Amino acid sequence: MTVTAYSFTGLSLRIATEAIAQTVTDWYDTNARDLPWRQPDASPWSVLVSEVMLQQTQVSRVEPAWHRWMERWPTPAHLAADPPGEAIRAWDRLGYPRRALRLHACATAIVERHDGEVPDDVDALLALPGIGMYTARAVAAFAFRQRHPVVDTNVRRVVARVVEGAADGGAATTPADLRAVEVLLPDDHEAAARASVAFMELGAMICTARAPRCAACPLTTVCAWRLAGSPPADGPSRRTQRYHGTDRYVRGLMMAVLRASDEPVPLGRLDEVWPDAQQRQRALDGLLADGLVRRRGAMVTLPG
DNA sequence: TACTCGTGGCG
DNA sequence: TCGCCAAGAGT
Repeated sequence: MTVTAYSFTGLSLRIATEAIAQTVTDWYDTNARDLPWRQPDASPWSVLVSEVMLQQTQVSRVEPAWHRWMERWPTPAHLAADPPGEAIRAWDRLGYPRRALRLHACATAIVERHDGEVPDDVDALLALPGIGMYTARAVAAFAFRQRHPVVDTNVRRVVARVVEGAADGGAATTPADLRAVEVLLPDDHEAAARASVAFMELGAMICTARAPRCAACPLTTVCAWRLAGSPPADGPSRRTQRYHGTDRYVRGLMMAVLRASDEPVPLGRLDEVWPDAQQRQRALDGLLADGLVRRRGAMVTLPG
């Protein structure tokens, strides 16, 4: 049975899509990873922190950092009471340290606007620093058990393959992606929240980008991409991202120096990280503009 | 829209 | 080995 085979009426399409969500949820119930932010007693704040850390960073690297973070800053008020530089330092090597700065600003905004409680509606979440279309819905669904399409790269890929028969999700088109996922969600809010995390888990563990484990997939007999013979992606391959030697790389070197020091660092220390003076200047200017670094005369520090 | 923004795991 | 990719957000 395929979705398309049932799509000659709206009613039967509805039945087929609900079967997909139920199948994936059943799979999730026995195959999901035991991640701490998925525990029933995980606080909304701890869920929010996990979602920000997981933006472009793998679970294996996030988990230890998340434990340390939650022990030190169990509520938004705890984080807001410390300087943003401490958040950047604790972020360690998770990457994209602007996320740490925004998470600190997010905690401050939660204290100021929401009396220290993580808001439970998508619009209020969207208004917080560092919380975008994905994270707002993820927090609403996973922390507050609401029914929202939660569309990350995993879900986009699963839907592209199972429903559309494509190898990948192609370019992100947020409104269309939200609609495509919305029709797959059960009406019940708790069931929808479970289906949302189940779709993500399937994309992360089975329906992966490079070597999908279709033999272990609960949707293998239904998947449009599989039934079409798993054709390769047709669009242009995405531009390859290099890293070593880029401005981003030099920024990373400078941030590592600052994280390692409890005291202001002489500018000369940053000159030692990379030979190209022009590139160093660009990197430092960028860090200053982002607010990740403060300059006081010939010294630089993390923001106090 | 397309680009920038870290760091590391993995096939 | 090395290029792809990773629970995106902001501009």
